[in-house]
Amino acid sequence: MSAFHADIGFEFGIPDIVHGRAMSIHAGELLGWFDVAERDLPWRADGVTPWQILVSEFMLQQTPVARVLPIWSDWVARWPTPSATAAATPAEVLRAWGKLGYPRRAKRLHECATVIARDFADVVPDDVETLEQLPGIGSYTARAVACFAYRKPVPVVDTNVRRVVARAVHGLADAAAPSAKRDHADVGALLALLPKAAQAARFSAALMELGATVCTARTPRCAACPLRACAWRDRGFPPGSTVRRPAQRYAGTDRQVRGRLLDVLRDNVLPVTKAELDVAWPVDPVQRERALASLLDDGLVERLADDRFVLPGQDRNDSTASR
DNA sequence: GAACCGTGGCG
DNA sequence: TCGCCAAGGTT
Repeated sequence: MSAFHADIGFEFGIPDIVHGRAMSIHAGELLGWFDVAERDLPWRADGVTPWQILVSEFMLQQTPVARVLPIWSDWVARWPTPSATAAATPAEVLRAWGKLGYPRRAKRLHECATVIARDFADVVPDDVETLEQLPGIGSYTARAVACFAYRKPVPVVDTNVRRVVARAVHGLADAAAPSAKRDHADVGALLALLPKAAQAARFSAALMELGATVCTARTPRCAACPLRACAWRDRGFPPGSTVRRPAQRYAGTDRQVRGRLLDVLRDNVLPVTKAELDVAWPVDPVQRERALASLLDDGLVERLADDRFVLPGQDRNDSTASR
């Protein structure tokens, strides 16, 4: 722990009913570690706006930091504000998103920009309640924006926080499956014990960072952990349940087919024919049609009057022929 | 609560 | 190799 934080006496604790003790996470230890171990991520730099932080949170949903870095930098340079984003077409947004995954996130980000530009004078709201009403923003993202963009002392519960609390506080290898009910309880417990000072927001960031870089899911680096107290270690690192949920396959799923179809549309500036889409998934026409129908339904693809296909809002004129 | 929604890297 | 996992949200 650094000298700067040595006098911080507050602790973050959650009553452990099962084991009849109240383990806690020492804020001073955690913050002292964060002072030296914090990653130098571009969306944490001075001068980054709340909107740009919001963009990073959209991109980081279910997506590793390393893959977000280059996309985010190009994105915020091109569209630095909500109104600039809203002025782009969905097609442009989907191309910039590229293969970051879950293209619905890109579409929701565009919708979110539109609402903020139109209804909030181009200013990202700073309170959780309002943020949660925006497209693509749920409990986590709302709290992350309030905390990281506006330094509000609100708990942020993500997969990292769930895992750190499960281990250090409850002595379990893994967190229970995410649930709105449990998360609400966690938020309540966190809020009651969150540091009240300006350090509160930083504490939330540090807790997430610990889960992301030290208390990781697969091979935790316990030797590098700053926490002196850990219920999981005290119990001898008991393994998690061997009964895992069914593996989330990808190969052969509708999601893969959707990905292939969107790939074709992203790569073609001109409208594509049905035949050009068909070759992207030739083996199973039934699945291909189902995937295409769902993309149309999601507003991620548009069918033109001549039965060719484009990304939504894409210029449908053949630029090679003024004819 | 469960299912669904992309993609790629790592152990 | 291949299952697991990554700063979730919506239906």
